[in-house]
Amino acid sequence: MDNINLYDILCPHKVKGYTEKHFIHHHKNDIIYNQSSSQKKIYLISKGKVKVVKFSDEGNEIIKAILTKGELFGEKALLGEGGSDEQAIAMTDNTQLCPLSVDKMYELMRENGRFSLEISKIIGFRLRKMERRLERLLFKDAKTRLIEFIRDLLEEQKERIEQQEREQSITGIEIKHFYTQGDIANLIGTTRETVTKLFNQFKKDGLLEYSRKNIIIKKKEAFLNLSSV
DNA sequence: TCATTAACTTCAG
DNA sequence: CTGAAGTTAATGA
Repeated sequence: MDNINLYDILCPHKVKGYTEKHFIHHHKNDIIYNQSSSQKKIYLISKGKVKVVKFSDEGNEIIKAILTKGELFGEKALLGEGGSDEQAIAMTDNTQLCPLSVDKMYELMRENGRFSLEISKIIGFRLRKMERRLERLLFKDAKTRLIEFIRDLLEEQKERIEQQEREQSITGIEIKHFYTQGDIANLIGTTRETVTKLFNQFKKDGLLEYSRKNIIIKKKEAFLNLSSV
C-alpha cells in the first residue's frame, strides 16, 4: 500500500469547484451517517478519529474499522452496495471531514485515471483487510490476533519501515499508530485488560514496546516467527 | 486461556 | 482538574 496520499489529491481544494466551506465538523459520538442517510457520500478525514461500526441484532456494536487523518470511508456508497446497517461515528471532538458526493467522485474518476486507480486500490485493500480480520476473530486466540494485528500494521507501513531499516541501526523498528489499547481491543475482539497484558508480556520478552504514538519492534525476526497457531 | 470485575495509577486536554 | 487510558489482581468460565 503506497502512501495514502489521497488527501493531497482530493481535499486541499485542488479539486476544481471546491470551496473552503466543504469541511464538516463533528463532536465526539456524533453520527456521521447511518443506514437511513439517503445522501450517500464519501468522506475524507482531515482531522480526528472515526469509527465505522455495524450493529448486530442484539444491538451490540461491531467495530469494522477505526480511521484517522488522511483516510477515507463511506466507500460503500461508491459500490452502490446497500451496506445498510453501517454507521460512522466520530470518536473525537473536533473531527473534521471532507465530504464528496458519489456523483462528484464518479466525475473525478472518469477524468482522472490515476485518481481512479488510487481509489480502487484503497477500497480493495480495505476489503481484504476486513476479511482477514473477520477470519481471525473466528479462529484464533487473543494473543495471535494481536500479533497479526501488528503484522498488518507492519505491512501497511512497509515502505517507510524498510527505509528506516536501511538508515538506522538494528535497535528497533518503529510503527506509527493512533490506536489506544482500547481501540485495539475492539478491533481484535478482546478487552482492554487483555491487550495491556499481552503488550506487557511482549515487552517482558523483549520483543516490542507499546506507547500511545508508536510501537517499537525490538526483535523483528522473533516477532514474525511467533506462534501462528 | 481469557473475560470480567473492580480498584488503582497515570496521562492528556 | 477531570475523564480517558492504562495497569494489576482476583475470580470464574
